[in-house]
Amino acid sequence: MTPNQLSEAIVAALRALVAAGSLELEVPSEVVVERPKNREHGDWATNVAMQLGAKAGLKPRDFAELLASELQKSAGIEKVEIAGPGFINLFVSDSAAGELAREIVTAGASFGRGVEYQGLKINLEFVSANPTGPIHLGGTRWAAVGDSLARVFEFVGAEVTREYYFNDHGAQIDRFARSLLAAAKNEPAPEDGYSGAYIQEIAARVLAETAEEILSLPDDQAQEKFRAAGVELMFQQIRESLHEFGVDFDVYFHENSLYESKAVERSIERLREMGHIFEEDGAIWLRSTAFGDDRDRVIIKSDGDAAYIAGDIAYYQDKRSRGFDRCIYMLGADHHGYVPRMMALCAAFGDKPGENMEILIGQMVNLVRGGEPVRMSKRAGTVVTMEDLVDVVGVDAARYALARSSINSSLDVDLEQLTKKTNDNPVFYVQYAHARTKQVAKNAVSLGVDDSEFDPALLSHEAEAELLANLSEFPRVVAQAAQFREPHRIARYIEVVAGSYHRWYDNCRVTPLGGQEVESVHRTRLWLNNAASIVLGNGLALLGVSAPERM
RNA sequence: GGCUUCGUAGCUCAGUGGAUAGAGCAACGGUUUCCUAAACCGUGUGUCGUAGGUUCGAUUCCUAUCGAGGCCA
Repeated sequence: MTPNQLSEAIVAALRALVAAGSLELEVPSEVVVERPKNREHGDWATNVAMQLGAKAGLKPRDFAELLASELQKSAGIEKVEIAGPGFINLFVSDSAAGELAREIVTAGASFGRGVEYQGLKINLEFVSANPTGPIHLGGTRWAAVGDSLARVFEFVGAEVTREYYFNDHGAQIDRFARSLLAAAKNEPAPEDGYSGAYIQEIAARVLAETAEEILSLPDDQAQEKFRAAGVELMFQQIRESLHEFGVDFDVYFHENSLYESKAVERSIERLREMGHIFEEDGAIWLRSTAFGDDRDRVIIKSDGDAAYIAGDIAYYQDKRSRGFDRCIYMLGADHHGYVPRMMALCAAFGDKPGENMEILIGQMVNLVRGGEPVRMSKRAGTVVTMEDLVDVVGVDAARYALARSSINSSLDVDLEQLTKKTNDNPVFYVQYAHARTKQVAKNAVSLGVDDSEFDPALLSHEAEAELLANLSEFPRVVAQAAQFREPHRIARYIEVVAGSYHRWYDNCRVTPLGGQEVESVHRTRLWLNNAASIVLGNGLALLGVSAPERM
């Protein structure tokens, strides 16, 4: 019995009451079924009587009485109680609750899958860090969260393209190229340029891997060589880091290609036809105020250079032309101010902001040392890259730590703490629970406990009821994680499952004690053990974290 | 000044229009002849930043305000 099934049973009971004429009501398609905090309040509880009582012209408790007597007839519901202002507390029979273990094992890796986003084509753009340096902690957070979100979307039926936008056009790239040139010539970095060991390395590699004597060229030509080769090397390094982090993008999109293909001109032309472009002071503008922006935006400056938004316009149009229903952008809080103009350009194309284009803003990652915030600065050598983090804590712990908090909160990362007390990390708690399920199953086989028998009524221990109830929530948690774009819900959920599994393990043996015979209860428990294994494994997979067989 | 995120236990953070608000860490104590002790059990702390409002019911929604971070001017 899952909460969804109970919700269906309640809806069916309401329909029956309406059909019988004892209730006048528009029956909703689903109702809230929750696990009460206090177990005396039943295995599950619903607040429908308080939600719908007034609509049906009844006092909540009277409504509850009526519904309760109808629910008594449902199979699997053992007892119905009415409490407080009109809560309906449901008690489920052990066999109906235990049946879930078989459902989960049968579904296997598919357990928890949904169809909510069936047929939806989603373009999920995340990280998109400039190729002027390695990926920092902030970008690493988006890599972990974004990839997990993509997995969640896929799990509920969506077709997801993971996309990375390389800003390889514009002033920042010019500064990067000048910095490489300066490094190659052993000159100090330009005032507004980039420094750091990676600049030296890349400059050295460009020199080593290029046949020509770049440094004997005039500066502007040499700088162009460094730009082309340096950006390419930076691309490679970023892709490699991401790959080692377990994140592989389907599309690495180069901003520069939008200019080379004249896509920028074409999209401006398109907007001009739609009447949203004007010229003033020698510049080309988008009339974004017509779509809720607080001022109009320059697309092409009076000197002929494109403003940053020019690429965004062409890029969005490109994504839509590739057939994506939803283009989701994950941006850092420092880009918050761009949201209105992005939404305006979406609307200018005649699309629906918030639907065809959706922007998720995530808060920053702070570096903390010994409880004190450390400002990340290249000069002070306190920049932490994705590679640094992985070196210190490993991919699993890094991804888990970054993906288990809401992106609405800024996140403090304390490297010393992560180094020193690796066991504090909840990822080990969850992984350990998973490894335990595997070892228990292995031992069961060698001791003659098999899955030839399944009698759900035997799963009657308190710890089994708790574990089953938690397992039953997985599909709903996945659906919510997708709906709210919050993959951290998966992490918090599997921590709860791991806890209830550990408690169950302590109380209920799958293999009999030495000398005792294998009984039905042992075989049945093997099903529950394997069900827990599946839910933990599926949850970890959605986070992109490995589910070890042993630890 | 405008926009925005956050404010919950000593620390790091979950959560929710419902019944007695949670977890991990940290502190103290306990559990192992037998499936993984990276586990389990027990002990305690909260004006859910503050003030109003909506509601049968608000920590959750709305408004104002204070504080912290971010972007913009």
